[in-house]
Amino acid sequence: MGAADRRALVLAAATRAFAREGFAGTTTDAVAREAQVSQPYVVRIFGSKLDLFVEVLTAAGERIRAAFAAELARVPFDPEDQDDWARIGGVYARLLADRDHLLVLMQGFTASSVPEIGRVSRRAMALIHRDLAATGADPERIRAFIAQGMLLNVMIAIEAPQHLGEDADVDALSACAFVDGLDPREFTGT
Amino acid sequence: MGAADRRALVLAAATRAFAREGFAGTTTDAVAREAQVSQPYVVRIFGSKLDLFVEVLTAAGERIRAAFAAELARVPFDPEDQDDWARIGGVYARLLADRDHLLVLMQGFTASSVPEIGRVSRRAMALIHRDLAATGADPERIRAFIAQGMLLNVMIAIEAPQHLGEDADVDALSACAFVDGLDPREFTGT
DNA sequence: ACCGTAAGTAATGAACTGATAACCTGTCAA
DNA sequence: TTGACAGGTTATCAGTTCATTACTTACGGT
Repeated sequence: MGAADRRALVLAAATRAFAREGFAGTTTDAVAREAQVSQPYVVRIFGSKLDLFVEVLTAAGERIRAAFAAELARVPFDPEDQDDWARIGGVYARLLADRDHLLVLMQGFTASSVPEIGRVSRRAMALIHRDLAATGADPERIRAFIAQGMLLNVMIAIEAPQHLGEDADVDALSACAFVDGLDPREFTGT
Repeated sequence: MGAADRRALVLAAATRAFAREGFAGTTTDAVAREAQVSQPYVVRIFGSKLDLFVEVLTAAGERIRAAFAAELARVPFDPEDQDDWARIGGVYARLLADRDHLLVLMQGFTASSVPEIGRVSRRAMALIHRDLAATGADPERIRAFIAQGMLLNVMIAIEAPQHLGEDADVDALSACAFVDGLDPREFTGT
């Protein structure tokens, strides 16, 4: 296997590991085991754990942004059209389905006291917002859309879909948060 | 000083430390230094770092819930009245001003792969939602309100207010996210 | 004066973690 | 054949971190 392929494999493994345990909570050894390579090799490829996390976070942000951008570009987007907003919401639903990128973004947010991570987190959110704003849509509409996305991120992070039926109050919250035809059971991330 | 007072002091110090660096990223020694006690004493009071975090997280969740509950109880809340919703939004603004409890909540979310932490995170969100739902308000309205709260949490976490003027795209996002008369400059948390 | 207890600290250790250094191994061109 | 290089691994280490144990100190009651 070429070094580039192996690098991509380790990056994918790191995404899964960081999504679960966060920057501080993930060891380079955990990433190595997930990727089935040795721990020193992980460090060697990316320089340091921080460098690796920054790369994972940047890629996650870019992937999410690109998913929106692709849908916005696919057919003309009419900010006044309710159906068009539903389309974009559908993009988010599909992103939720492979939760890792969104969870990595969340992990980036809460690790933002590390300056380098904070910078990347802010940039990622800013770029997503910029693409939406470029449609000329009502800022209030954009705000509500992003806010709903952040709520869904939180619901995924706290593993609400995996714990349905355990607590009536959590179920009620889930019913409230997963709207627009979203079924929380689709996001158990087995 | 009595043990109870010292305990409260350490709890407050732990709240600050965990808010910044999260569960995995905060050492018991960092908490001890923040509280100006010895590291073993922190462990002795709370049993373990996890027990300490759970207590901090529980207290943060309860404090946020209580803040809403107090305002909801203060005068009759009319779910149809725009001004009443603005009042509750004002509660959130005041919570944002001392960011630590909200940040601890966020840290709880992203540390939810630890079962004990996940349980407390879900419970905290569920209780906040329950109190809002008990007003009989439109679920859609409640969802939008909580979602906006999560967005603001994220904006605080990524330190957007502290980095105004550095990146036009981040500024645009801040302008979009901080609405209803909120001034991001109030939340720099100096 | 003296003892018991509450409220701590100092000393220490075992395990973990990120990073470095040194080494191995298959492949391919000359 | 051999040399060189890409693509890894094993061995190792210095620093950190949670937790335990043993010790100290202040103080109120008798």
